[in-house]
Amino acid sequence: MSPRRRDSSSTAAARAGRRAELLATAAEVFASRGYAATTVREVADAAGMLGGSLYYHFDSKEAMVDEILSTFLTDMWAAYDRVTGSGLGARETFHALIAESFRMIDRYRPAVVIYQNESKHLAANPRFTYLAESMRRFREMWLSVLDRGVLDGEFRADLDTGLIYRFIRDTVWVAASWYRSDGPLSADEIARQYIVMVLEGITAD
Amino acid sequence: MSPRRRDSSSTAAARAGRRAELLATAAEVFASRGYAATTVREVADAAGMLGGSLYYHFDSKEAMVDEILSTFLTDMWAAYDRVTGSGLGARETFHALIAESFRMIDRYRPAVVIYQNESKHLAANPRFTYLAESMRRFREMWLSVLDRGVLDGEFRADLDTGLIYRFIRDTVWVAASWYRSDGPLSADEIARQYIVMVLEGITAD
Amino acid sequence: MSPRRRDSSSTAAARAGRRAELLATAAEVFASRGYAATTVREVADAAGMLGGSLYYHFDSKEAMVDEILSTFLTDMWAAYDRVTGSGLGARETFHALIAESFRMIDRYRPAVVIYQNESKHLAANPRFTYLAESMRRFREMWLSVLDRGVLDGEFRADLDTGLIYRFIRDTVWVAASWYRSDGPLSADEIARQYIVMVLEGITAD
Amino acid sequence: MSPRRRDSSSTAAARAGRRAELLATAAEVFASRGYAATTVREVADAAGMLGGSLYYHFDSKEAMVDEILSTFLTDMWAAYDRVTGSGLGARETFHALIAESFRMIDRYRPAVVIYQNESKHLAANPRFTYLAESMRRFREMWLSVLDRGVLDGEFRADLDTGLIYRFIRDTVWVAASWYRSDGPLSADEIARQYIVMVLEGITAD
DNA sequence: AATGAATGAGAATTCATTCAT
DNA sequence: CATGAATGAATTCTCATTCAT
Repeated sequence: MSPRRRDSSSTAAARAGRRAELLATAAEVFASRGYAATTVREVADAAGMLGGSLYYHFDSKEAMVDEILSTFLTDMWAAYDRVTGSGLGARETFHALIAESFRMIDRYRPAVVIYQNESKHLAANPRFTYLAESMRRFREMWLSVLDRGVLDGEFRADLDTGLIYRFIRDTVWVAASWYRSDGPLSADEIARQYIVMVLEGITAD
Repeated sequence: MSPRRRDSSSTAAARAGRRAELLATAAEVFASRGYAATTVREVADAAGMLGGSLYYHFDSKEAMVDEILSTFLTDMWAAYDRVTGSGLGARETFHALIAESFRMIDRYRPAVVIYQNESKHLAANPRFTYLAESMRRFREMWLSVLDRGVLDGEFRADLDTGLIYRFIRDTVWVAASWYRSDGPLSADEIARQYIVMVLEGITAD
Repeated sequence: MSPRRRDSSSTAAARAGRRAELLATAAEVFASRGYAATTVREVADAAGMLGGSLYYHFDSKEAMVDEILSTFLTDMWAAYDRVTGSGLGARETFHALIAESFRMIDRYRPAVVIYQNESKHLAANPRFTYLAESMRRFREMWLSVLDRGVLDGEFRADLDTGLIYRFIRDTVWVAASWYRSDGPLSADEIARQYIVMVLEGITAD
Repeated sequence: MSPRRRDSSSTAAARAGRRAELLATAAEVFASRGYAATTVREVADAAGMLGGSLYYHFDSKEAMVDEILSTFLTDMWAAYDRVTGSGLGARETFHALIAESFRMIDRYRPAVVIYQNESKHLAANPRFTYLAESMRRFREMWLSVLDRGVLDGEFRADLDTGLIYRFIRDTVWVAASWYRSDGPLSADEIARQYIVMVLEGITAD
């Protein structure tokens, strides 16, 4: 039961563990109530401590979202970079990126929800310039995949790639708002159907 | 108050006009900053008056979003009902509903943004039960269209209609967050390409 | 009884008056309890309002001291500049500067107390760089008077002017901590005796 | 450290030493930041430990200033009593008291700074009644010296002794705020010039 | 002796709302 | 209709203090 057993309670690992635990709790609350509407007290309640106690671990409410989002984005870009760096064709890259995205939703669901709901507002804050930067890279990455696909004749040329990009951008993360890892559909299955839908459409032959 | 004589109808009209004006301003601000994060003072600033003065026109901040959202939803359901009541086939109904939705975005952009970003949180409040009700109807409406389409052989049967429904629900309003009525693509053109994408996919033949 | 009678309550003058009133109250409290140890609530209590209400008038506790100190310093430097610009000899300048200083104590007693007790700590804050600047000017002004006096043979040459300067700097404002305008000694009489003491000493001939 | 047997006397001494060390650090920090504005954490940082650890050594933050001030005052009064009890004339007593004061500044600089800046506020606290008592004795001592000097014809009779007393009270400790034991002027030299200034003034013959 | 993690009271500040004018 | 001034509850954050290890 005791959450610290294996690694001695005084190690840096235990400390990082506690931090991660608290961030997971905070992410959950921010995701469900909205960042601005969530009070520090609510996060603390969820973590089983008093409001002020959180400040032993974090400098501010802002510092919490910051760490939640940057941890997620760092991991996400590592995954995306692995894909785009592996020399696949446009269609395969498309497949792989979507699959990675759903894997991210699986692993970082609350962070993804926060990312989706709050980035626009947070990005105004100098502390979160990396959000704008991440959006820029995301756009570049997808446009490059789409353009290459059109050039190679794999994707239709009669649609505005800018529009397709926006469509993908806006839809790739939305599953985070309803996905449950213990639901009837696995992340991989959702990804598969999503890919079919976007690539082939929902019309019967 | 005191010097309103004769033309009481045009006075009431002017009053309603002012109200609508203020709501439009408020919607704009709520949409761009987020409802919870927007202060009454910010709305008042944007309307060129002092914070307290808004309370001559509205009972509360909540009353403002309420009116913004219910006005939008009333109009939206009138349009949807017109479509679903006109005896079209599944594919045509799909077409018409999507087209209506993009017309709504064109007419009520800020309200749509607020609806999308805040309804989940607002719905907890008894005052906004109509939001949950609207979501329920929306689900029913789309599932009925999709199921009928699968039955009629117009839509693929190998995809989970629940998943398709969610996909549509989550994507139909997102254009509101970037759509500009003076942008390069008209609402109708965006709707057309969106329909193509969802029905036929982005793969070249 | 009503504090606003003569000037209509809606004028800018009345507004500035209220502001000045509140600052006078705040200065009194800061001076007697110490800035850091004073709570905003204490200031508000003394002003007969609730803590939050002060924020209608001022941005922050810091903004209050800021205005208190800068108002005082602006006036003080106007007076000092008048003296140093009037071409008096060293001894007369000395007289006049001391007299002005005691007049300042008479007019701005709480501000002077705050200035004396808190400037060193406040000066670290970028908002209060003008405090350091004021100290620098004060030093320059006095050293120039003292050096000139020594050169002219009016002041003794066997004392370190740097030390005399510090001595004056540290003593000129201290009367603020015990001075009462309704006490037995007037500001002018205190100034006179202070000047005698510093110029001639306390030894009998 | 852990197996401390036998030499319990040197252990107690070591303990007292550590205590004194910590108090010296605390005094330094209180003096430079102001008591109220200093956090326990800042003191602990300066001492190279964590905030909570200080509570092994001291009961409270208050207990720290208390010990700092009372240690200083005890020593100061021992020195003053030695002077006043040695049957000197008024002028010599004056000399000796001033010289002792500067020796105190040399030895207890941070404590003197705290004494000067904080006693008025601390004195309100029952724990620090000895501060008010010390001020009373100080006043009595100086007034007695000054009155005797006027009576003996050594000090001028045309100045208010109450004013002279205040002047001395307010000036005698101020050097503490800028004095550095490694500066160009020794404590004795500063005392000498101070005495000349106060006794003979700064006017050239 | 010292650490790490908390507590809990209270600080500054924010903000929806009220209301006399 | 709108202003200006206030209220009061809630919010973020701070900090002296405690205590098990």
